[in-house]
Amino acid sequence: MVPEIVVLRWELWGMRGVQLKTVAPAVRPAFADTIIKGDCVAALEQLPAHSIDVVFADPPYNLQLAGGLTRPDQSLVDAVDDDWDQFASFEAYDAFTRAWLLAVRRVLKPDGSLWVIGSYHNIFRVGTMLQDLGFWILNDVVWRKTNPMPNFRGKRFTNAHETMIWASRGPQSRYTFNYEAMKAFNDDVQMRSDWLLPICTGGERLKDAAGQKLHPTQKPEALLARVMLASTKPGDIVLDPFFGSGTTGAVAKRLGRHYVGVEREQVYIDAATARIAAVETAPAAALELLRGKKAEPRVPFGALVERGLIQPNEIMTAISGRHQARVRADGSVESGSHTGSIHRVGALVQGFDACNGWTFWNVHRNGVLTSIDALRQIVRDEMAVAGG
Amino acid sequence: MVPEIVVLRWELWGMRGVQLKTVAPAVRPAFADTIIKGDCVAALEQLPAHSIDVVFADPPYNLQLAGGLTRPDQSLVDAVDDDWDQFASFEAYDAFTRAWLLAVRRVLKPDGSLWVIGSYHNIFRVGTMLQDLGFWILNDVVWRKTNPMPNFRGKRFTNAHETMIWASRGPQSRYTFNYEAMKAFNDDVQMRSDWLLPICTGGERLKDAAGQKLHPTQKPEALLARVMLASTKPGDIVLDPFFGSGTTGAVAKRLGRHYVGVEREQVYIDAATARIAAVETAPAAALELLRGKKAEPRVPFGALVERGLIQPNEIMTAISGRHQARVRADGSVESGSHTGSIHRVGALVQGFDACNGWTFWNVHRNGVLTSIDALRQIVRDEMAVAGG
DNA sequence: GCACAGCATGAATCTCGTC
DNA sequence: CGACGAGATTCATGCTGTG
Repeated sequence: MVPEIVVLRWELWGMRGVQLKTVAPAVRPAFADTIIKGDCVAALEQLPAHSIDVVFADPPYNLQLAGGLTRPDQSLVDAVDDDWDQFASFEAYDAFTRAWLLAVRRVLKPDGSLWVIGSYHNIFRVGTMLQDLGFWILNDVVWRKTNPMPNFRGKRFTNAHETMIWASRGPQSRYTFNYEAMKAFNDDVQMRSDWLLPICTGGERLKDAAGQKLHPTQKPEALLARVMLASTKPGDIVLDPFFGSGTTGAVAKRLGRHYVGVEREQVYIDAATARIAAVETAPAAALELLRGKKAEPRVPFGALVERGLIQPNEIMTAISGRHQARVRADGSVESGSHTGSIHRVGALVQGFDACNGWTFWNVHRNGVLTSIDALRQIVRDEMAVAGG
Repeated sequence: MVPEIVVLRWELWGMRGVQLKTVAPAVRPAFADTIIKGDCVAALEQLPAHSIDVVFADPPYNLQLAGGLTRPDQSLVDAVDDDWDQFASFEAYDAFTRAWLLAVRRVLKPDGSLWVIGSYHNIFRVGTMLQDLGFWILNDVVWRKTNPMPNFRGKRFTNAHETMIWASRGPQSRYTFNYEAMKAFNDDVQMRSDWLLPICTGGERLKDAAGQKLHPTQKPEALLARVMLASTKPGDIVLDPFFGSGTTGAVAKRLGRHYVGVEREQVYIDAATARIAAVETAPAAALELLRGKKAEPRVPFGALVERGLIQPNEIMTAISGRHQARVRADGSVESGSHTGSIHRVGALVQGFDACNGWTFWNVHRNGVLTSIDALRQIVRDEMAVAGG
């Protein structure tokens, strides 16, 4: 699935141009929305490099459960499970972690990101390995449980949280973060690194034929939903290398994302398949993400002058009233000896390195001091009606 | 050595009282309640082996900050750029961590325990090294900050917490944990692994002659108080190998514990000495008054969608029936061309500057128009236990 | 003296597209 | 790849100055 290069012809306010643009294929790859049976590292070799947008991983930390650990060279690790031989156990776990993280790193897109969830038993080793392999940690996010299991023996604090590490492929990656959507979600305050959510119980918890919980560590869908709403866009492909009961797949489908799962146990594959089949994708209108200004079409300041929303020679003022600037016909402005863009002059008159001229400068309209950003919004609204 | 009866007037974190108390003359080693000047590893060689009950360590975080960071108002953030936080590589940081942890391990009593605080920059490496050296992790405790610095560029989640690792010297250690005291402290429910506390500001924050913060990373006394009340007994000796502004010493003295500090900078030693001299030891009765107060938990609108109490694409209406809005999966809403949070869209459709979306919007439930504020109460009740 | 507005600041790995 | 320039972006709290 090679990105396609298309020729875009555009016309905007009487200006025309041609632009080359790469367009991701609308056709989803064959591996999308499938569960691959097998060991994590071996199964991931079936996927093409740089084909995954986001990874969510809930790796095992009990070495007995992990079983069959392999080193990066595929040789089997002789896992020691005696309590006294911690070093050998940790070494085995590190080899296992290194192997699956390398496999995941290969299939992750350069601008993709990765989530790993764990507890104090394993998360420190995972975090260290992530850093050693060149991943760039963006946040550690704490899932605070409303209803954790109490500490029955009264020997420690109630273990009431788990830790997720969110990392990009490297320091230069331009990962996805839906900042505006998260902020709206959180009543117009930035989303914090601590999330309060109940554990997975009740009807959401999958049961086996005997009525017992099917999977020991089934994660709540709300947790995965927040992960995907924060770090993916509709249509993205989310890989879960330890698929288990398929929470990642169910939430991906519900939110209009694609999933790829890797799972060794047929019983989990069967349960997850049935579970995902019963999920309906939310309507497209509900999946639109609130987008910030960065995602809106760029409107140059000159366009406002061109459209007559601001007159050549008109005086703009700062809110404080302390600064003024004169608009010139070409969209540049001058203030005393300073000339340049609205941003540059705004910075110069304040003695700053930078300034957002859109929010700094104002003009009088109907006797009211009006931000030029509000005038820009008029143009943007017109563009939206015209189909952007 | 007859026990003496004294009258104690106490004031502790805003509370006051008077108490009669018998004071038993304590035998303490010569190094108790002193600050050793020098490099951490070298200085610790002066202490006898197995002489310390609990260690609290706040090592350099290795922040790896690149350029400067400005707030939206263009003011410069005063970053931690001190020499002591600079390391050439992860390898160098690991070597440093290994060295001081080994030095600390030598002086720790067999049944002693150790706390280390850090952020995602370093805490994973510290945790891994602890495990590799044979320490036994008891809990990872999350310090949730009520007032963290925001993420100014909107590129990540607000980094709103730091992580403390609490570990015993080994799996067989019989460490101190004051379970009943912690439970009483926490209104008779088990103390959880997530603690909500403000950062150190205001009068508690030490200032230099110029009125600037003396130390870049001074920790709040309330944090240390909870650490010591949980894991030490009166008269215990607490070692802080990165003493800094001396919070550990001040709290140890206030709570009737002894401290040993190691610090390289004379300016910090002087400030900590003066600070600790001004501290009075509190009577036990004062400590019983320490209760975690629970604020009403904040429930963002997105959480209602996340929890399934409101469906994506569902229509909300104003009481008047004049306005409608559609809910999207990310917790944002849209009404015509208006998009944003419940509050913002509520304001926009009415032409107001502000609106409380919780009381403005309603949904139909069992044929009845129901305020979304009522749905919020359902979630709030579930969350009350977790302490906001 | 009090109320209120405005300012200052905190362990931070904090831009992106185009030429 | 680097340089350049447009332009996007903050929450809780405590202190200071003013009326």
